Amino acid sequence: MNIGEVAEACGLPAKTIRYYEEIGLISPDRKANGYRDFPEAEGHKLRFVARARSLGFAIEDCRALLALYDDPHRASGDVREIVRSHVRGIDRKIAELEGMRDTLNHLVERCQGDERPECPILDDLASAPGTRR
Amino acid sequence: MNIGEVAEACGLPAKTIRYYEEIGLISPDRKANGYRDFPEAEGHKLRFVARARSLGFAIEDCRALLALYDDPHRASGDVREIVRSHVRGIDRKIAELEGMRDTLNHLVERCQGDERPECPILDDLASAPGTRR
DNA sequence: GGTTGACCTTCCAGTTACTGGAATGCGTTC
DNA sequence: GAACGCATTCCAGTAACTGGAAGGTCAACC
Repeated sequence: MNIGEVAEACGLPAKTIRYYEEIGLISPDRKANGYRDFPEAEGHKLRFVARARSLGFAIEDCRALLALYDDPHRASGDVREIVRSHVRGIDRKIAELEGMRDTLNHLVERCQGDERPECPILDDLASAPGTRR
Repeated sequence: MNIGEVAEACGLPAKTIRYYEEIGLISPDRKANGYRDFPEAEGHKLRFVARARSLGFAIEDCRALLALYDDPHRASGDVREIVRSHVRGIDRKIAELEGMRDTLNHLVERCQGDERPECPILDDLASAPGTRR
């Protein structure tokens, strides 16, 4: 399989696949003409990584998950721990974003948003910490 | 004020403040010995930026907000629109993260997480799109 | 006057995960 | 043999810093 076909099959841009090879995530064969040649197994790995990335895993997590995927003696507990730790990170991020959103919505509510320069949003941004309501 | 003092005052690392100068967000004076010298106004700007960054605004948003802050003829509607657009971005991100989290939690629930290799999480990652439950 | 230590300077490189673009080569078809 | 699509490599850029090296400045102490 050429890179274009495998890209189509796994939904990743060819550029990304080349990048994954560069960082050692996959290792396709090479044809005589220098083109990459993807056997079934590499296509599967790419789909695996694409799915993991879409669930927010970092590349290094993907590497670890791929290694476990390839290891018939793995312990499923190791997989679950990686996932749980990732979920904790996601939860932290959500909480952080919700905090921002709530603060911002509160400020937006108090701003007239017209042609006049008076603006509680700017006042808040300019205010010293500890003086905010 | 030296960079160390202003860093202490606004809660940003000195490195970050130098970076902000490099990208033209602030322009402190210079003393005869080459040290940066921060007047009141620059200290305020730094606090403003620090606060805006902590609310998730991108540097370019900060630049736009600073310009509005400095403009006595601004329309508060312009400020509000920047903020609203930012909130929409945050909402999108939260929704995306919640989708990931829900999928991952569902997978974690089904994984025994013991010494055995069988793992529904890896099975899902390896499965073709459209074949997932 | 010399030395220490804290603080300052610039510059270069690395981070994450790609993405865009240039220059060039291969494969098939008309 | 020219055109066209796909492939290759390499270089640079993105966002917002962060770490580190090499060196200058300042105030205090002996």
